[in-house]
Amino acid sequence: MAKESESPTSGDYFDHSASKDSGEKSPLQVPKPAAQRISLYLRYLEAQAAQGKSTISSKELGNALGLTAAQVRKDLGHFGQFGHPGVGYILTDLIPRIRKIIGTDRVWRVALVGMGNLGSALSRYKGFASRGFQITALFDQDPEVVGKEFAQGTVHSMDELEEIVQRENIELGILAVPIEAAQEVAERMSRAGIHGILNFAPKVLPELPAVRSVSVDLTIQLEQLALSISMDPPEGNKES
Amino acid sequence: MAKESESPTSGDYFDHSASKDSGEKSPLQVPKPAAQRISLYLRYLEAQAAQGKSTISSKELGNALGLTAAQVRKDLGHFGQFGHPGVGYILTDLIPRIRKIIGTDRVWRVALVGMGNLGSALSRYKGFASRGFQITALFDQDPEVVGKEFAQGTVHSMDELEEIVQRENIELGILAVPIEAAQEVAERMSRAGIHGILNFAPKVLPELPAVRSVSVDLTIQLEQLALSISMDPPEGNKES
DNA sequence: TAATGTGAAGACATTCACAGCG
DNA sequence: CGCTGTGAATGTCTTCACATTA
Repeated sequence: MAKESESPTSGDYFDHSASKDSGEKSPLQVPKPAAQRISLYLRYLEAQAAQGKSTISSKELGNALGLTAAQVRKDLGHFGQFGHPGVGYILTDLIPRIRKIIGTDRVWRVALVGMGNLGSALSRYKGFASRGFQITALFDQDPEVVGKEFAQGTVHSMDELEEIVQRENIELGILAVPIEAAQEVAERMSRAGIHGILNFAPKVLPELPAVRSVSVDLTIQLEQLALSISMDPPEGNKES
Repeated sequence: MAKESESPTSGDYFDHSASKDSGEKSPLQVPKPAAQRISLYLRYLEAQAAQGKSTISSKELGNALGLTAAQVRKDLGHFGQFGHPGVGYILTDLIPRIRKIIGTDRVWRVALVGMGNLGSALSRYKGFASRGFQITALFDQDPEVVGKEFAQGTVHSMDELEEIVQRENIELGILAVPIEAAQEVAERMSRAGIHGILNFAPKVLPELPAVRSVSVDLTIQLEQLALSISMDPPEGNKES
């Protein structure tokens, strides 16, 4: 009864093996920061491979990404044994193995909801498709926008969300709607069977059943810059 | 001689008081995670104030943001003493104090470089101006784009970067150029006197003199979703 | 020899739990 | 009495340092 908060902040690990009733398969326990870095590793490795490199050491990889060599080895170590002592990591071996871990060895189908400013720009963004994220359906609430044509097809009405998500086997959603609509749309995505939401609305989404979410909050990022400059101004200010 | 890495990963705190020669003013030492959350607090507090609330407890604030009450108190405690035992935090008092800490009690002037897809969308994004970030100048490398008109004015050629940044007292830059150009443009921004870069190119920027940078990497965010789903699939899969 | 993988140590962040205050 | 502020305890992540392997 001493606990003062009801909301347990839940899993810090990509692992919910704490569930009491079975816990049978304990499927790889990775610290969150390591999981976030693995995508960076993959991208750098791919770039190196594209340039004809065939092996890389933890030190090289670390230097390129601003990390220590030990950190790189520890991070990779959470996912398995990939390296060759005296040699380093072999790109043609490591890259597919990381892709498989992340899940980008296959295509993920994505719904984009909200075709305003940001939504339209995202629909045109090349980086998604080139890494296996296929924007499969577009949605908007505004009758003015529904029916418009984009590269990915016609903009659908929100009414069709559930049906299309299911029919098209869509697993991920990009939420690019105004803040007022964000939570409701997120809940609908969840009910429609979407398992992951990339949220651009400047709002913390509440926990939704069976859904992961990641928020990209542009203003907050600028505020981080402002804060870090405010707290520790770079030297060389004019007007001392 | 035992150290195996040259790159020391540098400051985790918004504080470089480790500089040897004086260390005179030790200007508030805040853990990075706390610094990242302070913007979230501010936004929620403002929303509550706008709804007519006048005080809030750490518990309430924590619940709204998915944090424990203790976490909220500890975080705020890093910046000062703001609360009133038995009462909570008084919004009209706390809000301006946090604004001042972050630096959003004033206007920050921002250059936006790269007026492609994403850059144009960002130039239209309302959220920046409403929180004190004023996009003051637009730049692009493409002669086709230079001269175009946007709400913030004409798109300038890259040649004018240094001059305009200085004349207009621009402190922050948004980097929305293709990956190949990112590093060079970042270096130019740094030389022009910009102190903070919000980077949208999918690349880790190297440390630049007197510049903070924050990266927003859209594909990596989607990969985080994919990874978290891959590692721990939500229950309720059809076709078990 | 050049590099990995990994326990152990250390640094850091979060949570607990309670004294103290209005 | 309710709620903050904060040391102490716990938990997590990073770094160190070295045995190990090709």
